[in-house]
Amino acid sequence: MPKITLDKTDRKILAILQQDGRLSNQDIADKVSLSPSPCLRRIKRLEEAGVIRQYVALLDPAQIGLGLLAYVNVRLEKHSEGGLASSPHAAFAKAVDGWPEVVACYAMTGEMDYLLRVHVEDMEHFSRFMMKTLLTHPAVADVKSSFALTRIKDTTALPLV
Amino acid sequence: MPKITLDKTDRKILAILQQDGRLSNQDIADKVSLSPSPCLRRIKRLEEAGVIRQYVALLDPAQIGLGLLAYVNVRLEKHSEGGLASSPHAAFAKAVDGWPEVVACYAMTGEMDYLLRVHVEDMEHFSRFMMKTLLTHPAVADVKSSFALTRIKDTTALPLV
DNA sequence: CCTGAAATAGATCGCGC
DNA sequence: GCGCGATCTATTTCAGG
Repeated sequence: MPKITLDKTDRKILAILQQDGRLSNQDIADKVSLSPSPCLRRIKRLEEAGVIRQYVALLDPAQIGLGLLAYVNVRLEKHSEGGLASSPHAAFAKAVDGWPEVVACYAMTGEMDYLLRVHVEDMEHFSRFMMKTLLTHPAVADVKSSFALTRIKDTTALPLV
Repeated sequence: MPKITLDKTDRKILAILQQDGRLSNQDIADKVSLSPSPCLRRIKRLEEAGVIRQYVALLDPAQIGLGLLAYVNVRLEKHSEGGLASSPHAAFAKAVDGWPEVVACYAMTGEMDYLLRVHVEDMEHFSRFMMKTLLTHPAVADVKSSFALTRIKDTTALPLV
């Protein structure tokens, strides 16, 4: 992934696309005071350099029946019984990938190893996910869950430095 | 926001748009075995009902110089000195909205009141954000920070129930 | 709720500046 | 790098089944 330098116009384009990924090239060109061709060239360059990773539609969790958002801290077993090759961390990462209710998972500093963001319908589904999936995984030693009460802010738009 | 029922085709369309929000209506129509007109009607309906909240471009944090991701737990002062009207929670929520490095903030169950997701350039910037912004806020009583070591998974695509 | 055709708008690329 | 203009492809609307 080649590194790239961004000028003011690039950053303006990125800010716009972070708010509305479906704007036409012409509209973007207008907003940054450029004609369509150079604007499109810049966008393509940003896509090819990987600055723009993906275009997506964001859904409303409530509207598709996902009424409960949980953050789950996970600590794994310390000892790697099968040596490094079959480390519990690699196995856990692979398992997480296959759990659709887990939308994000980061290895973290601190006393817990991982932080998971989990979307489910309700507490009953969460309970089932814990019992049948997370706590059943052999690498998991300990978990601590918190539940979202109110969304103050949640955006995919990164600050442009 | 009206509630809505989704059939199998709607869910298929949503799954597709969660992966690629820029697919042309024709391509989507092909994938769900529909002709362009009814496909477009369904998409419009999903947009108007608020199931699709927004289309956005996702950027690579590393490529725009954001090398550090932190999760910060925040606890606020208990006593509301100005009564309910000027509750520290309302003031804190408003402040959070104005901090661009905080991309997400939820009020949570448990001993900490809020969980913040914070993108910054490096530890120096994080330190500055803590000293000059977060810890300076009068409502903040206590904070605990953890830092992301590895991204195992991070997607905006919600599971379709 | 679908198909298909017609009108409108946008993306894309070569070339001159 | 930018902008113009020609071409091609997609979106959008509206007839009718």
